[in-house]
Amino acid sequence: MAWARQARRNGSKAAIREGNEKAILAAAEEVFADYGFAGATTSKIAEVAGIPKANLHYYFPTKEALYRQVIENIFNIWLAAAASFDDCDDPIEALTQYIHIKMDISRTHPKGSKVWANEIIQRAPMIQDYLETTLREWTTSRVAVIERWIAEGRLAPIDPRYLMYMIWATTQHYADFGHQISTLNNDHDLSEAQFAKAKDTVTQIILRGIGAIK
Amino acid sequence: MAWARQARRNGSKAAIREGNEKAILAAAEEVFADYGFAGATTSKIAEVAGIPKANLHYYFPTKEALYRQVIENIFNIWLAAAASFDDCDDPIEALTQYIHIKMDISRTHPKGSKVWANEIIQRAPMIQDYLETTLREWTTSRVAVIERWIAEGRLAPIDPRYLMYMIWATTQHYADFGHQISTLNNDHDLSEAQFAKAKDTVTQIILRGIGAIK
DNA sequence: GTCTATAGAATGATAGAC
DNA sequence: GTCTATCATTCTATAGAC
Repeated sequence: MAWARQARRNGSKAAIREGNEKAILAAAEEVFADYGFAGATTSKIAEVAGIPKANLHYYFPTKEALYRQVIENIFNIWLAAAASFDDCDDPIEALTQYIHIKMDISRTHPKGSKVWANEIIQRAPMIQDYLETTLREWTTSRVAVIERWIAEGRLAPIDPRYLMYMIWATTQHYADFGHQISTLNNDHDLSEAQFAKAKDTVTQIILRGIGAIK
Repeated sequence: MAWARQARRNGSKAAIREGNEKAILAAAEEVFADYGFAGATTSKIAEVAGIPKANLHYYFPTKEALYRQVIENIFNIWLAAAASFDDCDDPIEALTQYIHIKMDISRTHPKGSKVWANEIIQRAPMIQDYLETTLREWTTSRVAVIERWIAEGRLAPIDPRYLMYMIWATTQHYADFGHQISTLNNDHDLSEAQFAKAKDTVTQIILRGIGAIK
C-alpha cells in the first residue's frame, strides 16, 4: 500500500496510529496493573496516555479489547522466555536459565505481570482460553522433560508441577509484590546488586532443593 | 448491658447485628477478592450477603471501612500463624511448621489472601501503615533469628529476606493463583492428597535448598 | 433494624463538527 | 485523525417512611 509506506515516512496516518497505539498500550498496562480490569477507567488510561478519551475509543473500540491486548503482550513475553528452557538438556543449565529469565522479566515488565496476576486472581474471566490451551500444553510438555530428568537420576524425585508453580510464584513475586519488598527494604526499590543477590538466592535454593547441585 | 445480653439470648438487636456483620464481611471478602477494591461494588456485596444495599451502609458506613476490616482479618490470621515460628529454636521444625501453616491458610482462606494480593499489587493504597509498622518489625525480628541459625552453621549462608519472600510467594501462590493451578489440574481443585503432596514438595525443596536437610 | 426511592457523581461509549 | 458535548448507565451514599 503506497499510502502506508508514505505515511510511515512522513509521520502522518500510519505513523501517528503506531505512536498512539503504543502510548495507549503503555498507559493501559499501568492503569490495569494499578486497578484491575473493573477498577480501571478509560478516562484514566486516556489521561495517562495524554490523549482525549474519545481518541482512545477510536483506537481501541472497547475497554475489553484493550485489556486483552495488554494481557497477550505479557503472555507472549513469558512464552518466549520459556523457549530457552528447551534449548538445553542439562537440568542445571536449563532451570538456571529459565529462573534467571523469569526474574529479569519481573524486573523489566512488572506491570504486565501484575495485570496477569489480577486476571488469575479473578479466575481468568477474559483469558481462560489461554490457560486451557497454550499454557496447559506448555506445562504438560515441560513436566515430561523434568520427569525424564528425574528418571535419569539427575534430580530428586519431586513432583514437577509443584516445582514449576514454585518457580512461577517466586519469580513473579518480585513483580507482583514489588511494593511490599520495597517497603521492607526501607522504601527503596531493590538496587541492581540486591536484585542480583535475590536472583542468585532463588536459583540456589531451588537447584539445591531439587538435588541438582550440592 | 442488660439489653445486649438479652438480645444475644433472644435473637434481636445485637444478635441480628452480629449475624449481619458476619454475612457482610464474608460477602465482602469474596467480592473484593474477585474484583479488587475499585472494581467491587457495594450492591454486589449486598446481593451476595443477601441484604438490601441500604442495610450494608447501615452496618458499614463506607466501602472503604468494610474493605479495611476484611484486610485486617487476613493480616491478623497471618500474624497468628507467624507466632508458631517463634515457639521453637530448631530451624527445621520452625520452618516446617511455618510453611505448613501458611499453606493451610492458603487452603482455608484463599479469598482473604487474594484481597491482600490485590492490595499489594496496587501498592497498598489503604494499608501502607501496616507494611511500615507491624510487617516491617515482624520481618526484621525473624531475619535476625535466621541469621543466627546461619551463624551457628545450621543453615547455608543465604540471605534470610529472600528466603522469607520465597516462602510467602510459594505458599500464597496456592491461594492467589489457585484458579490457574486448578485449570492445569484438568479443571479440578487440588484434592486433599494432591494438596498434601504440594505442601510436602514445597517444604522439602526449601529445607533442602537452604541446607537444613540432606 | 429494614427498605424504597433517589440524589449526585462517575462510567463506557458515541455523535458529529472540525 | 482530533476532540467537545453528551447519552445511557451505574456507582456510592443517604433520606425518610415503616
